[in-house]
Amino acid sequence: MTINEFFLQFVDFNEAELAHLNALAKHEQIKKGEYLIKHGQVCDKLYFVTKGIFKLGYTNETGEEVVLDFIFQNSFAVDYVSFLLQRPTEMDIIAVKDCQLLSFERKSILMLYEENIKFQKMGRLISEFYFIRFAERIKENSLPPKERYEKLVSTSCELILEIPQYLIASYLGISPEWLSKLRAKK
Amino acid sequence: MTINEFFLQFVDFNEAELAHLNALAKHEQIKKGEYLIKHGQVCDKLYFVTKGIFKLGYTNETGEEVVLDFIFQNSFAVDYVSFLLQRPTEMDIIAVKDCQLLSFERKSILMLYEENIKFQKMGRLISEFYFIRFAERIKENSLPPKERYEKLVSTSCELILEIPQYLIASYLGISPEWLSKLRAKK
DNA sequence: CACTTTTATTGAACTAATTCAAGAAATTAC
DNA sequence: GTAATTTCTTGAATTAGTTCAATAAAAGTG
Repeated sequence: MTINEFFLQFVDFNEAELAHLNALAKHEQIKKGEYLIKHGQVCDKLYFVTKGIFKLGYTNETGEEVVLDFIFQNSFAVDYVSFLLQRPTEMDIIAVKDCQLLSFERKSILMLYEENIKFQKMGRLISEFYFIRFAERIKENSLPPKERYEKLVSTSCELILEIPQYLIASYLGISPEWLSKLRAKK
Repeated sequence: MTINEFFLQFVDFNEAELAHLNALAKHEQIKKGEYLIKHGQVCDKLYFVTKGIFKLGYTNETGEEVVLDFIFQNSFAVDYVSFLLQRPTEMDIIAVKDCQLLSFERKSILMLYEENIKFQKMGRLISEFYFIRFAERIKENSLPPKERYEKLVSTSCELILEIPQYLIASYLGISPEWLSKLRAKK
């Protein structure tokens, strides 16, 4: 999927509008293990992941990493709360594999919103997209770990298979050893 | 808190605008145990709870009730995903105590948005408010049950004390017996 | 390719949490 | 105010999940 195809899912942009969007995008690369976002910083860019996987999470008081989400290619990498409210994020976003990105400055996006109501609509639809995703996540969290695991594997992009099991265990809120045993029982 | 005070937290409305909002509100009452929203229906009203508590959740395949959220007075009762996208909700919203509400028709709200940019702004801010709440919820879900319980009690309105423990246990994803034992250890 | 490092599995001992059953406490109904 | 119902607690037996340690497997490096 190209980024244009991605945008066209939301709004019926014409070629000039797509060109305008593309002109704002800056290509970036980032290697496995590097930080895209570090807690404490304010998100002033919206990233579109064209290749790779990120993990979003935090480090708790006892020093262990808690993974809250995986971000696959063809979706946005951002702490949207921090981006919207321009307050420091509590999250880290770290590359799980080598990644390629398009970055959009927040200011450019805000200007787009003023310029053309179709961009405004895109912004709203992206917000709603995230909103729905969060609502689903809250529901999924109520399921037992085994079911959550099966749902995760069946509904995610195939790249899920390239994520180390111990990160998936963290996402599920169980120990890597237990995930290994759950997978064996089958 | 009155509903006007509530709205003024978000946008600096003048008296005429507040009067306009108030004119759209319809008073409703609902008794303990009754449904405000039933799964399968499309949310076409936004409710503001002026008194009481609701639970939001669903019934799983094994027939047990899963509570995903409590809705206290001075906040909105709605499945916002269903309301936004006009698709059937999977959730039930049920009164935990006798409740009083103000209801706003979705169509009236959409008309307000067109009429005056301040209402539009209110809509955006309410969405963002929910968004932030969901993001916090996802983070809280990653904490162990005991901490989640303590956080729930310390950050909720005092009405939390009037909710039966077995519903709180469901919200926390643990059995009522175990919650009872956790509370005893202290 | 051999070496190092990272990731995954397995088992044993332990802790967290559930289920079931019984009784106590609190609410509701008449 | 007493009976009926709902909610809460406690304990014993069981299951789910953790921790730690050891080993195996896989992936990255020169």
